[in-house]
Amino acid sequence: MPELPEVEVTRRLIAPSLEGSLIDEVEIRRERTARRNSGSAEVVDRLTGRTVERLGRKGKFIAADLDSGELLVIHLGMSGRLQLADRIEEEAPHTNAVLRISGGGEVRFVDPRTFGFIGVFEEIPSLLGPDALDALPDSGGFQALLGRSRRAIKTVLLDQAVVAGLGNIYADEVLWRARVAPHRPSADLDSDAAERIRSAIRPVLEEGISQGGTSLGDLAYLLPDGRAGENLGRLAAYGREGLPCPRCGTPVIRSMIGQRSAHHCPACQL
DNA sequence: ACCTCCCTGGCC
DNA sequence: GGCCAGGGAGGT
Repeated sequence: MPELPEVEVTRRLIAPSLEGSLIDEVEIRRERTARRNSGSAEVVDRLTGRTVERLGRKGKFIAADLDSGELLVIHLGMSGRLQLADRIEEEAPHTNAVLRISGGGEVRFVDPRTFGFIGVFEEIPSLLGPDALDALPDSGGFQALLGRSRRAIKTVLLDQAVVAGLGNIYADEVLWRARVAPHRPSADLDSDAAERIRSAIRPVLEEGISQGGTSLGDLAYLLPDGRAGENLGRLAAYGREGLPCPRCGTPVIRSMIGQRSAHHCPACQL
């Protein structure tokens, strides 16, 4: 499921086609895809004829500056992906929106579970903390963030208003690398544990990016050119229930934290 | 700060 | 045929 690494890989791969390009036609095939605006007509209206200036990202949101001064915002939800294609190529099922670019190419928004959206806004329509990759606070600032909450540390890492970009896979991986158990209350962590978490975030995300993101088996996240990301084999904890911890060999266990699955090593994550 | 909901394909 | 996956918003 698209988290920061998958969104960043997607952004990098579609940027050459979109930056500086004119969006000359927009089709929203599924009304739900435009739900964050008043509807598809508004999105089509505010997007058609606009030029994309810079294609950025904050957390899991792709945000493109338009020549109108507005922002094109794309969120992949849990099953969304962007696909670069020629107009003659056959469309994948669940192609919920298409942005046609002057010159003949198009960006397709494929999203089977429809948790993603495309919209045009003044600002990103969500409260986001600092980006986990680009703007992680220093040690003191990070400790202060964690000290403010008594929720489980995993829940805090998933809270986009605290740090933007981590989802269920990479939160588990960060905590595994930091040797911290996911259910521990955030505010109970000592400064050493907080710093291990902080310093695990960047390498875990960068590893994911360098592998092209994590494609799972089912409704796979795929790169814009159709390839699968190869980070799955690098995961130490997520999805590895019953398999040996790569660090100590103890079987990884799966539990539920805040209605979400969590995977960790009961022996070396404390 | 917690719980429920949205939605669909894949799997048991 | 029913359950599960899960990002984020809304309600309590």
